[in-house]
Order: sequence, then C-alpha cells, then structure tokens
Amino acid sequence: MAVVLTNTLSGRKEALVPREAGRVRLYWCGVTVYSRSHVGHARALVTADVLCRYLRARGLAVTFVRNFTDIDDKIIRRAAEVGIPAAELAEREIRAFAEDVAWLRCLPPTHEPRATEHIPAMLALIEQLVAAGFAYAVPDGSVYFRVRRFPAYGKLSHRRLDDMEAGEEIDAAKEDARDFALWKGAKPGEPWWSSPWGRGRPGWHIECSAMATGYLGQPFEIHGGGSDLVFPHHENEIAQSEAAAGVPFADLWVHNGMITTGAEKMSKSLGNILSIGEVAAQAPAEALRLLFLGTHYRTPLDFSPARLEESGRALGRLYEALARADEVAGGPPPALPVDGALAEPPTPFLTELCAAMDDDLNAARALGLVFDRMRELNRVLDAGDRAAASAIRRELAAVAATTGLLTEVPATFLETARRRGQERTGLSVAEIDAAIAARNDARRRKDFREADAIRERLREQGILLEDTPSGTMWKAG
RNA sequence: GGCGGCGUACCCAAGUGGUUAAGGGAGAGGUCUGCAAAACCUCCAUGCACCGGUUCGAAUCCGGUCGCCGCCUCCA
Repeated sequence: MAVVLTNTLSGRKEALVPREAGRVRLYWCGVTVYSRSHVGHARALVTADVLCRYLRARGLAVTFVRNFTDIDDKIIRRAAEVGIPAAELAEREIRAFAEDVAWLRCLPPTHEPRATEHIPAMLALIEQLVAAGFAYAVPDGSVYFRVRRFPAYGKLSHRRLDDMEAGEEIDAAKEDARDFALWKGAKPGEPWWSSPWGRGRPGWHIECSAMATGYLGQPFEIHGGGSDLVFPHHENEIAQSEAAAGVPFADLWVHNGMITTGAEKMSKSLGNILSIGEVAAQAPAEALRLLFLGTHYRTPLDFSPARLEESGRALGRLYEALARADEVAGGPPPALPVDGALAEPPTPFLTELCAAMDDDLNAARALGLVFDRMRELNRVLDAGDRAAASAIRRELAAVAATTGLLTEVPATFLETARRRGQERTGLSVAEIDAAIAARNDARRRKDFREADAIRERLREQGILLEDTPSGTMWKAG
C-alpha cells in the first residue's frame, strides 16, 4: 500500500513515490510575519504537521522545510505604521509565531529558513532567468518574469494565460501585465539589498523557489500550502524554478482548504479573524486539531466557537477513556516515537487506520475508527478485562504519532482541563471540597434532599459531580 | 466572464458503482445509581439539493436546473 495524495497539478489522487527509497522531501509555505497568525494559518500548519507525522509514522525519513517570509510589502507597511524597522517587526512576529506553533503541538520543521537569509541564492536564480531570457530588468531596478516565455504557465491552477485578467498593479514598465516581480527596486526609505540591478528586495515567489531547491534539490516530492496560494504564488514558483532548471520543480502539490466563518473566508483583509492566541485562551490545542481533522483537509471548514466546544467535549471523552485505562494499568504506556510508530506489528485497527490515512490523509475516517476503538476500550473496562484494555490502550498510543492527537498524558490533560474550568467558575478548590464533604455528610444521613440541593447549587456554578466507587469526583462543565 | 470546489440526518461530517449510508455533537429510551453523572446498550436519513439519463444495481457515473463558496489582487 502506498500513500496517495491529491495532486493539484493533475487534479487527481496520485501515489507518493519517493525519488530516493525511504526518503521524502516536503516543502510547506509558511507565513508572512507581519501580524499574529489566525485559525486559517493554524489549519495549514496542522495539515502539514499531520502529513509529516504520518509519513514518519509510516517509516519514511521526511525532510520538512517551512519558510518565513520576513521581507515583504506588508511587513514594510506595517512596520512603518508601528514606527519600527521592518526587521524588528519580523523578528517580533517570528517569536509570536513560534509560540503559536508550539501551542499547536506541531513538530518542528527540519529547516525553518528565513527569506532574508537566502538573498544570494535568490539573486543567482534571478540572474540565471535573466540570462536565459525568462526575465528582464526595468528602469526602476525591478526584474520581472516573462510569463509568455513559459508555455506551461497556468498548469497548476488550470487556467490559460489568455483567460487571465490583468492584475491591479499595472506597471507601465512591464512587458505584460501578467508578468510578476522577481526583484523589486527599493523606494526611498525601504529596506534593501544590493543586486546587479541596484538596491532592492526579493519578490515573494522567488524566495520559496530558492529556499525549496536550496534545501531539497529539484525536483523534490511534495510542495504544499493553503489553497489560496495555488495562484499566483505556486504557479509562479513553478514557472521560475522550471524555467531555470529545465526539470520539474515538485512532484505532488498539496493544498489545504480555507477556514471560513459564516461561510466567508477568514482573512486579515476581511477583518474576520480569530488569532491562534485567542483560541488558546479558550480551548486545548488538541480540540482545535480534532476540529480540523474531522473535515478532510481539502474541504473548506467553517469555524465557530460552538464547533470548537463540541470538539473539546469529544476530546474529553477520549482522554477520559484513556485515563480510565491508565488507572487500571497503574500508569500510561510509553509514548511511541513518531518515527516508525506504525511499523509495530499490525492489528486490524492499525491496519485500517493506515488505510484511511494512506487515502489522501482521510483523517476523518481515521477518527471514526478511533472513536470506535474508544467505545470498545470503555466496554472492556466496564467488563473488567484488563488485558484487553491494555492492548487497546497501546493501539491508541499510535494515534498520537499519526495525527498529533492524544499526545498528552491523560491524567495531566484532564487535570489541566479541570483546573481551567474551575478557575472560570470563580470557586476555589477548598470551597468545592467543602461542598462535596457537606453533601456526602448529608448522603450518609440519607438526607438526599439536602445532598441534591448542594449538587444542584454546584452545577449552577459550573461544577459537575460524579459519585464513583472511589469517592466523589468533580469537573468543571 | 474563466478556472476549481461544494450541497449527505437537528448541527458537523466520512463515504466516489454493489450486503443494514462511518464517526462526532445534540436529542430520546434503557442498564447502573438513593437520585444523578460517567460508561455501556438501543433509537435517531427506504434516503444523500432538484430533474432527467446510463446501469441488473448510483449518494457515488453522464446531462441539465437551483443554491453556496474559493481563486482569478496581498492572503494559509
């Protein structure tokens, strides 16, 4: 069985065929660092993370590169508004991004290059394109790619040059309105680097071409990003890289669908964004990940706080079951390493899990299997079958390596959730314990009316009680 | 206008020719419990936007209609 991914280039599912046995090179377009990342970015990050994790769990050695665009018109504009140098703004936002992506529990990329650290490689690529007649310089010091010279232009986004409308940014110096900038001449006050065409800065697309091939060579196996990057960004990357090298740029083009809110794309320009930091304040990271994985990565996903909460409830049930199993077993099983986690002796569950993920990362189907397995786990725990429970518990440990879900120690996860909920209620642990003691006192006296009144009062304050054989437990609802 | 995609139960969502259409959330009934909660069991789409067609057989393929979205300009 091979891993199959939908290739935007062909519009079809295609098998991932490593060019070197056992090794996969993955480039994923990162973010432009000029403001906080939002839920849309989170989806792209998680999609790449799941892809990388799964391939590694399958035993493939993945070189994963994710870039930072740290010089760009928006960064310059924003920095001017804030009144700090562009480089400082970029640095600040990179730090904020690092926090967000760590919260999301994404594996760190093998390489995380910044555009400004690879200017020489970009200049070399541009010079090569100019020398070959694929690009031309104009008087203001900018260099443009000559789209007409690249017949395959449009093959990724499936459009013909003749059908395209001219861009807004009409530069009289351009030969063709659809030509795009490889290098932008610096205007007064803008950051600049020296080039054969004078002071300037790289265009957006050239940086990914230079960094991707710089770290991964050409061609490499997988290039991905949000679907809004298909055109023009990825189309232009292909044009540059293939014009320059004369060989394909990347084999498989993988694109995740957009996050919408109220059926409208979440984007900074529409002002309808929810930052990752804002989500972090109201839900565990894996609740967001579970929400993402419930919908196939290519399908648009409508985000709402209500859905996030739903996912949080479902996630809680999974951790509750795991915690029960761990309690019976005296502790959690050792975490499986990400690499080769699925090389374990296959069980029917793991085989099916693999089959689902092999099929274009069908995580939604995989989750269906996980929930089925969870129910079975609860069943054998109810029946007191410890051997069966520990076997299922071990299988579920593989879920973390493949999807990035259930990565935490269940008891810790639940305790954290409890603590957060309790803080929201405004009640102290001591107050809750006192109320529980009073209620249990009433229960011993068979004063159930009083006991129920206490429980009801706590419920109104957001504390839910559970009487178990080992005592009364509480959690925050 | 061009290109791409979507429309499956109360909500979300998997399913892309073949037994009873996954799974999650919500809801209903039951087991357990002093009563609850949790867990488990059962129920919840003779039907997959609509209309035609192909086929022994279609949510799945083809044609048409309606509705929605994305890209075509910075965007994950």
